[in-house]
Amino acid sequence: MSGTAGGRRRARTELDDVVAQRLRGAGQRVTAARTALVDVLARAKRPLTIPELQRRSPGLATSSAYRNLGVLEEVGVVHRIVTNGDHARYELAEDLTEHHHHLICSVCGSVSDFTVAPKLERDLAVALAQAAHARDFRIQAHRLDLVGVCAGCA
Amino acid sequence: MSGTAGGRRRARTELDDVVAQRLRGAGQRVTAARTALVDVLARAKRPLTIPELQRRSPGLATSSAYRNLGVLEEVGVVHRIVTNGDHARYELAEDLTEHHHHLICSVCGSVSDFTVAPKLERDLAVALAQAAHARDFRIQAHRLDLVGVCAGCA
DNA sequence: CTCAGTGCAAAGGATTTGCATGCCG
DNA sequence: CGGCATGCAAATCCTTTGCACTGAG
Repeated sequence: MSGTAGGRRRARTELDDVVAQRLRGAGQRVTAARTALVDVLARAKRPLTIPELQRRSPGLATSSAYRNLGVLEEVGVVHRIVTNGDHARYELAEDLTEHHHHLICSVCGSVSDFTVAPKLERDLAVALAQAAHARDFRIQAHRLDLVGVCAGCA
Repeated sequence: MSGTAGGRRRARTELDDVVAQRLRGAGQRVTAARTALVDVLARAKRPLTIPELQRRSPGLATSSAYRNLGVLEEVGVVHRIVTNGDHARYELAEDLTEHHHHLICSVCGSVSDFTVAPKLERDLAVALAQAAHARDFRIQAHRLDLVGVCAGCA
């Protein structure tokens, strides 16, 4: 899964470039609203809800936010996370950032990112691949989240 | 098909006993509907949605289903899982069954259970504890899910 | 120029809540 | 018996959709 140079996040312009490429590749247009959403997500170091995204994207209608995030998800640029029955949260797709996991606060619902050692991640991948294979399940992704109480809510 | 992984589940009567204990301990009543819900969940080897639960619980009103599952969750008897924006799914709390993980089909939305080797599970717990500690995060539980396409949808 | 994207408002659908009645304790 | 659980129906809340208009290509 390399393909991108190890570890770091892409520069903003390069990111917009890749996003534009994926949008056009799927027959979708590159609009200001979409680029803005991607940039806001790239700037945030945590998944954001639609209200949060709107607060950081001046004059973006709710329906457009949902529609654009839907398109961006379809072309593999963003990923949608549903923790509770509340607002869903959005983050950039993993191949645009780096493989990471989530710390989910059960009190305030906030989500922050963290990573684990590469070796453990590899062992995990192997074990998961075996479990999946034994059940004729084709893996698309794995998700490892931690549920608990964040520092702010303790 | 979805083999119940490994070990065994508590006897039905013992389960009802523990559940009754937790309900009373929280000042909640033990009713037929609640016991029925728990028994249905214990019988199923995968998380069920409210409609599925109702189909297996004669004459249970939707609102009562939601309310009771809410209570059962508060008391630590059941656990709620939200995969999409669709119906949430419910399963017995982990300490009433055994630690396991989920195979989530991105096509039909079904969920089935699986487990990984104890050693890997331990290594994982250690790594997660470290990551959490570094961020002043108090762990309540961890969740390891696999997203992909199930045998039926391939 | 043309068709997709956008905003506004109304529709959808899962979950929640108010109220009158029945049952647990 | 008293209070909580239950059913039914109405209310909520997040998300989706219809429609007329603006802008990307």
